[in-house]
Amino acid sequence: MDRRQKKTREAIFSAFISLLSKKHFNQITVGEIIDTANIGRATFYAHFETKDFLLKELCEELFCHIFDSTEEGHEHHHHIFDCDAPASVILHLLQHLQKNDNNILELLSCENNELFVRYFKENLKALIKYQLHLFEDKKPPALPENFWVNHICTTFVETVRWWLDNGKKESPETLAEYFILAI
Amino acid sequence: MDRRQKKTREAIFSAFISLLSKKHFNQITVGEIIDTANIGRATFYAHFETKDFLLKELCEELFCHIFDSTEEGHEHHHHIFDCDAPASVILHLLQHLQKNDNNILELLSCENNELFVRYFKENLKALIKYQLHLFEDKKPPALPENFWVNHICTTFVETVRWWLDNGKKESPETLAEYFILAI
DNA sequence: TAGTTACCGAACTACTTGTTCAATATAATT
DNA sequence: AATTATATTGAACAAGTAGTTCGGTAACTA
Repeated sequence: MDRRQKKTREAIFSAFISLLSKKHFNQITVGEIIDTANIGRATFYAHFETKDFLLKELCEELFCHIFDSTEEGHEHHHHIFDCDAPASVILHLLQHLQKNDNNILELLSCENNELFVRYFKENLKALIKYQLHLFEDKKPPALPENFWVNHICTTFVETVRWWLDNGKKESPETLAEYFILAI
Repeated sequence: MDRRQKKTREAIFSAFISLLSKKHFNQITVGEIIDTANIGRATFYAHFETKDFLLKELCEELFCHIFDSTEEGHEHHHHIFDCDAPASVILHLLQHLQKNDNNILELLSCENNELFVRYFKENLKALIKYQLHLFEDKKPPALPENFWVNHICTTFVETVRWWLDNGKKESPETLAEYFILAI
């Protein structure tokens, strides 16, 4: 990709993330993004059809990054954790979130768009399905599998939200424990 | 309240609900609400400051209705249920939701505003806190209470969402059972 | 160096929001 | 029934935003 394109694209993402951490998605105008990113109006529209597409592509990039590195990290770090414990994957994910690359945490907070949470859940669901055997011993037999997968994902996301809303006081280890106790 | 005001207010709510069931909150314009409700532009703004306030008041009205009647219903119908079982209150709530007054279910679906879900959760949280003793035997002692309350609320809301997304096939009784098994 | 591609920014159309106001219709009061 | 108060109406308005167009400039590529 052309260096100019990459530069512009990153400037837009960066401006957008910065604005998202300050105000709600709906209240952000294209004009603000343009000013913050220091680019021309036509340039923005050359990159993204609308503000919604910008959000969509941002989500894809961020989640691709965090979930890819979770997969990968799991391969590399599995000597630290017990691979048969559900806490392993979860803890890894929480540690990633704590690093808070690209302010992903702010984006997940309830002040921001539910679209973001939806993307997160979709990615998480794929991961959980893949690792479902780790949670098997916790599953009440009467529950349908897709209910169960949905419940695990949802509980994870809401655990993170609770953590954020309460000032991120707990360590990833404590949080992972809460999560495991809850499901 | 003046008969004309009431009529207008209800026409607006009705139009708004109808539109919400078709498209996302953000994509609904005041103009559409006006046209659907068959009222004058100035009239709309005489009733609601903005579209956001309209949503807020709609939420308040709907949830006030459903949660009040849950409290009340619980008093009247407690001869049917075992009052010490968590399923009692939950089942009652689910039965109310199934009646789907005012299309409350569509409004809770993920296509629609997260603000709506937030309102729902707030009301639910108050109810759960009040009935917390019903869930005491399920609570892992290590979990903080506010985490626990949040988890119960969230699980309820997401159970309903799962039900909606999967075509509302299960009876309220089955769903209540899933809920109890999950938490 | 020549040719391609991206960026710029001003100007423009179209749409939405929220306000104002004078005319009209409906409800409440006596 | 007549009077007074209040709600509704719809058109017109200003302000803001979205998304497009286009001629000119800067940066990359072969």
